[in-house]
Amino acid sequence: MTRPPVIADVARHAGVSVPTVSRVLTGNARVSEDKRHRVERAIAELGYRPSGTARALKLGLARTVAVLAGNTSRHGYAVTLEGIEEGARAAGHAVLISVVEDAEQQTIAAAMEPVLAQPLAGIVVLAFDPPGVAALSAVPRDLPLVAVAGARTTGIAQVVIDEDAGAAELTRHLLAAGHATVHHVSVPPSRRREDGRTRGWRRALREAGVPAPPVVPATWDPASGVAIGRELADRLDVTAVFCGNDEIAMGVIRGLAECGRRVPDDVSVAGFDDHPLARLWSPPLTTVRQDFARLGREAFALLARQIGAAHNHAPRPAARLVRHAAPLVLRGSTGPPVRS
Amino acid sequence: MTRPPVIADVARHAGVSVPTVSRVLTGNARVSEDKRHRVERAIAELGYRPSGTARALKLGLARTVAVLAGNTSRHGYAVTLEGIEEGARAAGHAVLISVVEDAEQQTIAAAMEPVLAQPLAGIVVLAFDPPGVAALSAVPRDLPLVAVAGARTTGIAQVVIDEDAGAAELTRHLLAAGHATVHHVSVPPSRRREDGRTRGWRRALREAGVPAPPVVPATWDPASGVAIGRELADRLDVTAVFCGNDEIAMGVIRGLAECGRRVPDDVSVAGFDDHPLARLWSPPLTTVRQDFARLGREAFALLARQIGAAHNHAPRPAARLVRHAAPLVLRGSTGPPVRS
DNA sequence: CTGAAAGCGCTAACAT
DNA sequence: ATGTTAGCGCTTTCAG
Repeated sequence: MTRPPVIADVARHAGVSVPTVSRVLTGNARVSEDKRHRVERAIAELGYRPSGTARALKLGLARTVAVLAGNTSRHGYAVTLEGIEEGARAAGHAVLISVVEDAEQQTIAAAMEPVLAQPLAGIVVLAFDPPGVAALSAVPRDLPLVAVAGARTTGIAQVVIDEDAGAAELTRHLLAAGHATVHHVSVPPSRRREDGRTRGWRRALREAGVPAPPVVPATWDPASGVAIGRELADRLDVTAVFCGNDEIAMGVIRGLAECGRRVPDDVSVAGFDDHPLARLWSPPLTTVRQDFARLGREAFALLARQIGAAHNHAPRPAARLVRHAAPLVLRGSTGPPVRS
Repeated sequence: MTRPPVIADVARHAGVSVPTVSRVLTGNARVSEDKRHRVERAIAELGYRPSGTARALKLGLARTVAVLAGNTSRHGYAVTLEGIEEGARAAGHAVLISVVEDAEQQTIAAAMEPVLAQPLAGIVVLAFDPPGVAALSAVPRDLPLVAVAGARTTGIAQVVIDEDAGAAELTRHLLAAGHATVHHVSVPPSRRREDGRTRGWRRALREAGVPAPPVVPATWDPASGVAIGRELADRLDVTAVFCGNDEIAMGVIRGLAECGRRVPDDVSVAGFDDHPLARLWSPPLTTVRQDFARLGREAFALLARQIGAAHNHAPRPAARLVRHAAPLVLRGSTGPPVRS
C-alpha cells in the first residue's frame, strides 16, 4: 500500500498549480477548458481523492452527526437510527454511531471519546434507557443536540412520543371491554421514575376508579415475558395484561399458552410499539404504534435546524419539542373478558 | 454558540507554549508537574477538546471505520452492525454508517460521498444484498476493506457464513425425517445468481436424487410469506418448506394456519437466521443459526489487521477469508410428514 | 524540560 | 484565468 496521491501530485502530473486543482475540485472558480481537462485526467489516472480531513480542517465545517444509543439492534433503536440516517444522508451528512452500554461515567466517557474526537456538526441521543439519559449530560454544551425520548427533559430539543396517552388509551379500551382491571408488565424504565407507558396505564386506572395492581417488571429479553406468562397463568383474576412492548407481550402470550390459557379467550394481552411481527403473531397483537422511523427523521430535522443556526453564529435556538401521538392498534389478542 | 477553544487558547490560559499543551495531551514527552497541572486546569476550565480533524491531518491516521449497508434495521443487519461497533469501540475507533438503498451507481455515489469525505481508517461493507455487493466495487482500492457476506468474492477480505452447508444440512434433515421433497421459499438474492441458502438446498436434494421443485420467491416483507403460505395451503404435495429467513417462515406458518393447515402436523416449516423471536413462535421455529454479532466482531478484527498493516506501510495483507458454520437448530415447527 | 519553527493537505484571499 | 501566499489546529523535529 503506497502513499495515496495528494493534491500536489495531481498538480504536478497535470502541469498546473495546486490551487488550480482545488478550483477544479470545488468548482468555485473558473478554470480554462484545457487545464480543467488535464486536471481531471490526472485525477483519474492517479486515482486521487481529496482528503476529507484537510478539507474539514480548512473549512472548519463538519458534515457528520453522531448518534449515541444504548444499543443499535433492538427494533425501536434500529429503526430510529435508520430514520436519522435517512434524513442525514439526504442532507449530505454522514452518521457516526456509538453504543453506550451502561450509565457509568466511565462507560459514557469511553463511548464518547472517539466520537468527540471527530469533527461533529451535532449529536442525537436516543434517551430510551438509562445509558442514553446519562449520556445526554455528557454532551459538550457547544454542540447542537437533540434527544429522542419517551419522556420530556427541559432545556433540550426533543422529539418524543406520547407514550403516556397511548398507554392510557389502551388501558381505557380494555376497561371498556369489560375487564375489571388491567395488569401491567413493564419494560425497564429509562429513568428512576416510571416510564410514560406505566404512568399512562396508572392514570387511566385511577381515572376509572380502579386500584392499580402491582407492576410486574420484565427485562428486555422476550424470554422474561414467557416466565411471567407462566406465572400469570395461575392467577384467574388476571384477565387483561398490558405489556411494555410487543416482544414481551409475545413472550407472555407464549407463557400463558404453555400453561393452557388461551389468548384472547381466557386472557387479553396487549403490547406496545407495533413491531413488524406483531400482526403476524397468533393471535395478532393489539398494540400501540410508535413510528420510530418518523421519530428519527424528525430528530435529524430538528438537529439540522440547530446546525444551521450555529453555522450562522446565531444564538442556539430555543429548545424545541416535537411530540407524536402513539395511536391504538386493535387486533386479535384482546377482547372482552370471559363471562363467569 | 461561540467559537470552541483551540490549543492556543489553552496555552495562553495556562501561560505555556502550544507544544507543551500538546505534550500534556499526548503524553509523549515529559512535562514538569507544575506546568502539566496548569495545562490540565486550563483544559478543564475552558472545556477544551482537541480537534480530531487536526490530529488526523497531522498524524495521517484516522480512527473511524465506515459501514456500508443496504439497511440498518432488519435483524441480521442491525446485529452485524452492533458487532462491528462493539469491536470498533473496544479498539477506540468510531463507526460511521451509510445506507445504500439500491444498486444504482448514482445512489452508491451519493451514499459514499459524505463518508469518503471523512478521514477513514477502513470500510466494512455488508454485502448481504445487491446494493451492498455493488457498493463493494465503489470502495477506493487504497482503503482497507472487509466484506461481510453470504457468498465469496475473490480478492477481498471477507467474513462469510457458510449458508450453503447450513441449508444443505437442514434439507437433509427434512428428507431424513421422511419428506418426499422439500420446497423452498427464497428471500431476494444478493447477486444475480442464487443465494447460498438456495444452492445448499438444491445441492442436498440433488445428492439425495430428488428433483428440486420450483423456487417460490418472497420479498423481505414477512407479509409476502403470509401470501405464499395461503397459496401453499392448497397443495397437499407440499409437506416441508424451507424458508430463506425466519420472518418469512413466520409469515408462511401464519398463511398456512389461516387456511387450516397445521404446523408441523400437516406441513413442516423451517427458517434461517435464528431470529430472537424464532423460539417464541408457535410452534417454535426450526432454523439455521447465523451468529451475526460474531460476524460483525470478526469483520472488525479483520479490518483492524489491515489497518495495522497499512499503518506500517506493509503491503496489503493477502485477502483473508473467515468462514463460520451455520448450525442447525431443531425446534417444533418441523417433524415427520403425515402418514397417508 | 521547553519554546521556536515546520508542515500535514487543502482552500480562500490576494495578486496579477 | 492562474499562481503566490497564508493558515486551519495540531504534533514533531530541532535547538537550547
